[in-house]
Amino acid sequence: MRVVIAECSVDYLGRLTAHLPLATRLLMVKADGSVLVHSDGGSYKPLNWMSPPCSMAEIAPTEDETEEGVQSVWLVQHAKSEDHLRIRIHRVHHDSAHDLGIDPGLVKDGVEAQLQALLAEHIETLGTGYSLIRREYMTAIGPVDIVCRDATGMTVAVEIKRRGDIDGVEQLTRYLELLNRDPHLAPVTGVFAAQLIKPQARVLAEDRGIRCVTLDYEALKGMDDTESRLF
Amino acid sequence: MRVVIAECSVDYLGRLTAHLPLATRLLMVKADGSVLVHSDGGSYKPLNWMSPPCSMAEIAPTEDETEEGVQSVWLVQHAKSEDHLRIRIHRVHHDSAHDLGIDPGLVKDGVEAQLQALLAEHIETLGTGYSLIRREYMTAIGPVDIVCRDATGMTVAVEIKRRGDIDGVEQLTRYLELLNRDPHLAPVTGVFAAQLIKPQARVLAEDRGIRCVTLDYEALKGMDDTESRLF
DNA sequence: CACTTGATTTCGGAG
DNA sequence: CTCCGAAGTCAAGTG
Repeated sequence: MRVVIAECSVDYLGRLTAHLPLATRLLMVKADGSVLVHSDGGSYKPLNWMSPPCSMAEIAPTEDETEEGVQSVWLVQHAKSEDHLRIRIHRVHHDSAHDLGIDPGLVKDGVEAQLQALLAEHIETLGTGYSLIRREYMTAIGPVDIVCRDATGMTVAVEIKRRGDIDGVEQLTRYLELLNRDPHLAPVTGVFAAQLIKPQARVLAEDRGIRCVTLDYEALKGMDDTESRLF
Repeated sequence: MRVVIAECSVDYLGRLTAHLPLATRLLMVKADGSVLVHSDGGSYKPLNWMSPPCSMAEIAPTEDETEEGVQSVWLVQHAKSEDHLRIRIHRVHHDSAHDLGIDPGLVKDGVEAQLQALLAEHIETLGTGYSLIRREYMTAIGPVDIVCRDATGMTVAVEIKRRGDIDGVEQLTRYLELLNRDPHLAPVTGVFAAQLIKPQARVLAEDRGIRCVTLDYEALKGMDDTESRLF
């Protein structure tokens, strides 16, 4: 990886046209040729960039550019389209290269898939006497996260989200409508389970007779740990 | 902005739990306290990060951490939540700070402007025999994007949008009403051209006798490139 | 202010 | 391979 701090102006020509006036910025050139232009603020998103696959060439400035004080020009060309980035460098404050090697990558925890696995393992969290029928219960319109049975033997469809929003309720509603057409399953009730349920989603769900359950990821994981420690 | 290249491991605790094993990475500390952890690949998205508002503190490693070879620990705490990032630094390869100043920010050239230029250059996209009269045809209620003539000599007013919505149809309708009052131009027909036309807008437009044309930006640009290569 | 929508979205998984 | 949905999405516009 090459890291450059330089006074530069940037032009992007591709899906849109964008321009960055002359200012001091950080330029990051990654091993795959991709380039990131960062300012000293904002979010994690660069002001401008070129995604791989692409290649970077350092070319001589034109006469006009030289007159404007351009020292060097970086031309970053996308490999599979006409998209390109033209970085005009006026002054370099820092320039260094470093060998970082391949990154082992991020290990994520607590995403929807894990919530589903944990809830499936501890389905009694939804109430005493609940038993799991199936995870990822396939239907014509997609898989229902969890299908289980309550203490009375009634079928329950569970939709799991990290953040419970309106569209999650709509999704569960569609599943319920479909499942209730199946005489073997009907009547099927719904549970909307999420780490955080938005008030609007809760109102909509309860209005449709769907029970809302807030999932405590840490607690579920704790139950998991306790259980595994017993064996 | 501070730029550090270091062997480090990273743990994020917040909306989710994430871990980065020990490896050499670039750490960027921005003026607002936000921190970005980049590897030498991937896209513009960092492996891990903390968004502002947040604060960074360099603390002493615990005894256990020292034994594992941790030289220093960065604790990045989000100001408005419990989210935090813990960066354990094992070895520093590079560490430098730079004053970048406030960035003037990105100037985006609207896609609409480019679509207009491309369509004006390739007005025959609307049909055989079409010829351009004028771009940005001024009227009392604003400029009409494109005014042209079809094969039969009839005047055609074109409204161009990136996303064709109801209000774009309304706008074109107002122009058409005005232009049709001019005996030199009348009768004037309308074309609503957009990269994506919303169904509601299409229904409204066609109900008013306005033709809808979906613009293929890539194709138009391709025509442009082919043509310029011929000269 | 919250809500909605687009993004040079990116990223991952399933078919 | 493409298609589809989630994201610590972010960011801008709108009511």
